[in-house]
Amino acid sequence: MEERGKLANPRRFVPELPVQFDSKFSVAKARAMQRCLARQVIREDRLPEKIRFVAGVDVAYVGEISIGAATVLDYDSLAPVESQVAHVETQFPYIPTLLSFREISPTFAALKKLKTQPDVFLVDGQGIAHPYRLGFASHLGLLIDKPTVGVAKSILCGKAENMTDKGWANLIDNGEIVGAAVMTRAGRKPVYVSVGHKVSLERAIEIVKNCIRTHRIPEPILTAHKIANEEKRNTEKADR
DNA sequence: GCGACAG
DNA sequence: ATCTTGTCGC
Repeated sequence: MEERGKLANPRRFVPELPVQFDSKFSVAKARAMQRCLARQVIREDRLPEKIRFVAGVDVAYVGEISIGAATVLDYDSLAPVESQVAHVETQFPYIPTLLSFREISPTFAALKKLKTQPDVFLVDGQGIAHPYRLGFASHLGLLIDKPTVGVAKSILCGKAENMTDKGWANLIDNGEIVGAAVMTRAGRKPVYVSVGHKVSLERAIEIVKNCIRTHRIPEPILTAHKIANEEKRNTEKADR
């Protein structure tokens, strides 16, 4: 039987922090929660025309600890503005399609520490380019009620069409455009961009391109990744 | 039943 | 994601 514990009420309209991966956990309820939350995702622009601050988030792991990192950059100059990290006990394993349940808690903890209010958040992972249309970026967007963009290094579901001269191609899943493969650096593997929440795919692509500096990965996520790993090293050092 | 499968 | 050194290429 798959009906144990209370994961989340599928009719509830407010997204919750992830459940514990213990005896109360049920994949069936996690799925129900994803389907319900997916309906609340807004795939249109609900962000200022002029973006001032863009954030990047990432998570690193040290033993049983998850380290969430959040960085804020100036949108035009990509200059660093602020960074925060947070330690949280890892309470969920990595399960394909359920990534958000593992990373949303440490990420949220780091975001709560920010003094700056970002206009949009770039997330390492899929937005709606997910089998249930609720990747980590979308789940996080609903939780914080802010515009989020999913930027993944590889595909979870769907197939990318042929790259056009515009530097990007639609990512199709079940006949639906769920995202785009974007060539952020010539000759390199594309990045997979998808709507997280409160942003259109077109604007999401524009934002990701604006944030490219020297790497294939947009600067906010790259910076968050460095901050998370820096904190990871410090934690390992202090841990012995 | 057999793969595929974000980080 | 994480475990890990040097090494090939622009």
